[in-house]
Amino acid sequence: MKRSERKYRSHCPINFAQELFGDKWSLLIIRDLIFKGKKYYGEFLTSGEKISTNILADRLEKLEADGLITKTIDNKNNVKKIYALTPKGVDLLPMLLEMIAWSAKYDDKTDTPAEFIQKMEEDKASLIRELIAGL
Amino acid sequence: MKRSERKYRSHCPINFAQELFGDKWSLLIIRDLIFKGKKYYGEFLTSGEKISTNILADRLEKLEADGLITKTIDNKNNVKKIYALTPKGVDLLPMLLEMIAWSAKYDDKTDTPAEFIQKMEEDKASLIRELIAGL
DNA sequence: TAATTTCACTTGCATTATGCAAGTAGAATC
DNA sequence: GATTCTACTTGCATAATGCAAGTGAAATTA
Repeated sequence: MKRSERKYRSHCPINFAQELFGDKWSLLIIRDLIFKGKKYYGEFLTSGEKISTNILADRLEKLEADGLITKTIDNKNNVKKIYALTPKGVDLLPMLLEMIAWSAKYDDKTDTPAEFIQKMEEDKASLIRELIAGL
Repeated sequence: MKRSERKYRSHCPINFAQELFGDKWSLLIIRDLIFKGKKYYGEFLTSGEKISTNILADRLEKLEADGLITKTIDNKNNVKKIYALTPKGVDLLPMLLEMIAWSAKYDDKTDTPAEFIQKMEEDKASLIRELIAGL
């Protein structure tokens, strides 16, 4: 589906976001790209939540069609493809940080280290800059 | 399902959030509660995205089970139920604002008024305070 | 007081999405 | 020439969603 043809249920901003990544997998792929430095198809398959291969292929295609990620050929190995975030994808970082803060607060078994939350509270802007620099 | 019995695919904070409201409808209900002052079952049915009755009933139950909303009887009319956000639900506001800002930036047909984004950029904290005061 | 309306769901059934296991195609390596 | 690696695709079972209609209890109207 071409972007220009995409139809939305509404242009409410919450709905717009949910239509692009409001499923159980898309944001986990974004997470792997931003926070875990993953970039290959095979790497996304190894994440703890165990996405299945057909769903991964489908989501990568949708994320690319919606302009959140790009797919290019790896120079070092013509058989491998590199997935990377576009600026539109990177711009999800502030939202993701708030999501992380919320989950860390309400999930008593959260994986989020306390230092990360502390850093966010102390200076969110520089944390975002650091994370972007790491991409 | 009791909260204590709930099993998560992982305790990654992004995944935790997605398991609680990572579907096409849950956040729209939260939106209606926070931004549109809705509180009755019938009101949620009138939203532009046209949620169906069985899905609405299911999501209200799940959101209540996960501690994001409460369900009480309306004093003025014993036949009506009032749905309201818990503090845990209200705490989603910062994340929702970032989501709104992102969608407003990338959806050229966004419903979000420019003044809202401007207000957010100028003083996010007081915007959040105002919105909470309005609940 | 009997019938109608209001409200909050529930049910049945068709369609769509997801999950799992296995298979494939092309390039690189052995 | 055969095996391996990588990125998928396919088939099929199960689960989630969408749509229309129905239900039951309380309140309102006739």
